[in-house]
Amino acid sequence: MVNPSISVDCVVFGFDGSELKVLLIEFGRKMNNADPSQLKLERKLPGSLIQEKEDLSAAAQRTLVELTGLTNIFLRQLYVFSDPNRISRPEDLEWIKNTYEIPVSRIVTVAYFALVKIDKSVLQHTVEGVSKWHGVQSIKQLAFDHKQILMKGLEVLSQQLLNEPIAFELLPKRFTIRQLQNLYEAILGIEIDNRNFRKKVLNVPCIKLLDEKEKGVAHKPARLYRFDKAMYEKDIKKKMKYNLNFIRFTD
Amino acid sequence: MVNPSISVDCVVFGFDGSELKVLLIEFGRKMNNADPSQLKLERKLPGSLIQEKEDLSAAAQRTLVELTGLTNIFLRQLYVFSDPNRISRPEDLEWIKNTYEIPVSRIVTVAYFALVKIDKSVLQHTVEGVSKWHGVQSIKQLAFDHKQILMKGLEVLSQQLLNEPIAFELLPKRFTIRQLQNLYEAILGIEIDNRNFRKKVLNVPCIKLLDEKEKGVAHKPARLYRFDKAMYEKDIKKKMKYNLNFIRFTD
DNA sequence: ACAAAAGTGTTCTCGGTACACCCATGC
DNA sequence: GCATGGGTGTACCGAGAACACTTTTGT
Repeated sequence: MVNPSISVDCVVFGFDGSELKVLLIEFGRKMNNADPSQLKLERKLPGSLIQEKEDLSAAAQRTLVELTGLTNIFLRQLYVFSDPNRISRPEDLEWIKNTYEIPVSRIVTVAYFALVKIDKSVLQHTVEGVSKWHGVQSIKQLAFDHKQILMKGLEVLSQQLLNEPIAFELLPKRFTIRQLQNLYEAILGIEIDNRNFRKKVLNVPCIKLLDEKEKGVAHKPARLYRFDKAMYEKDIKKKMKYNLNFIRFTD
Repeated sequence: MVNPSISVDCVVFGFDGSELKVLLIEFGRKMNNADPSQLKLERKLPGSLIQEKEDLSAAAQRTLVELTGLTNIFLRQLYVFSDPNRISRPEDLEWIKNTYEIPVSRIVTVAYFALVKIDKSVLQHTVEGVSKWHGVQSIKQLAFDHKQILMKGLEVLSQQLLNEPIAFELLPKRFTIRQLQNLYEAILGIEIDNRNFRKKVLNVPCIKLLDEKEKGVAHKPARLYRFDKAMYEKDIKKKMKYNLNFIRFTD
């Protein structure tokens, strides 16, 4: 029995202030071997086979460093896709064979999702490279089963956004309340009352008001805030406070 | 490069009315080759290498049918454990070699957790077999990195118990409010006010009062309820109701 | 009749919701 | 001075939390 190969694929999320973005790799696929110049352009999630003596998260990080130039990226396991036929279309098998140059019987992929602050350095990297940011709404299809992986990524992202302070991984270090609100609205697809949102956010101790304000905008400049992660992590341990709120499946 | 083998390991949870239980496999390990009669008794999570053309969840289900006799078990992915050295102690390598009788370079394991109603049929199966139920509190150590997997299982179980109606997977079809409360208290390690709990539970439309009552108890017999899963799943779609409750990392 | 667990109601408090106007800046 | 988004306060309502006694059965 031949063991399956294991790959990691990464759903890399970014937020540009108004829309949730995903980083995709573009690649050309030969339409037929007779005329190799005919390429069909396709998109896929960034990914890689894992190497010997390499952890899955190490493999994911390796993939992401190449793509974004960033180390210390927020990265979490998403799900494992293991359908024996998940890569079975002839053109997919062909591509795998050509790309990895080793015999591959079957690929089990562990999907990760990453949260990235889209700043100048990342933009430069991604503009220069083969990867490009795409608005999630505009993504119609992806190679292999990557659309399915993306959907899972969106599901888990929404879920975790509701329960953990991961929004800040997508925002600049210094951000405005409005940016934070836009992020929740865009990802969750909801509308939030701005006054209530402010009230709520300003009561969170680990969201700290800074001295600085926005600059160069044609309206009243917004105050900047930062998320005090260290404080959050210190506090969270004490506050294992449950309330009956927990039967959340109620409504 | 040799591909890693892929296994599934299952954290099988059950609830006996007062304590959270886990199903463990007991096995003897040779202390040394010179005297094979000396066995060291150890415990591990049930698991198996995946087979060709087999999905991970299929592999997990296959493992569980053998153990519990049940099909249609509640089963979810937990986490992937992929540290290249997760199985590196000489005795672990030895055991793997002897058990699987194929060369194994490295094992990446996908952990699943399962929720089981411990009823007569399951008890009979597990009593007869090599697996045994253990109270989670009493589990001191497990073979390989299985203790770590178990801890992850507990973490995810608690988490999901707070957000989804999975408690009912651990209870008999017909249950009392008190049983449900005990379950939450035992797994989450909290105390809940019985009156408030009842108020809350009775307001959940998909928890239905039955005509029957408990029998043969030396006190006022409790009413029995059932969880209407179909109703829950129908309703949940409409009710994608968000409130500002969502910034849950607040407190 | 007594032991043992089931079942029941009220008050308080806190946090979510709805809602409309003035403020600071760039042009 | 005007357009643009930033920032502020109040009243209502629903749900969680705290808390103690009566009811029904088996023995």
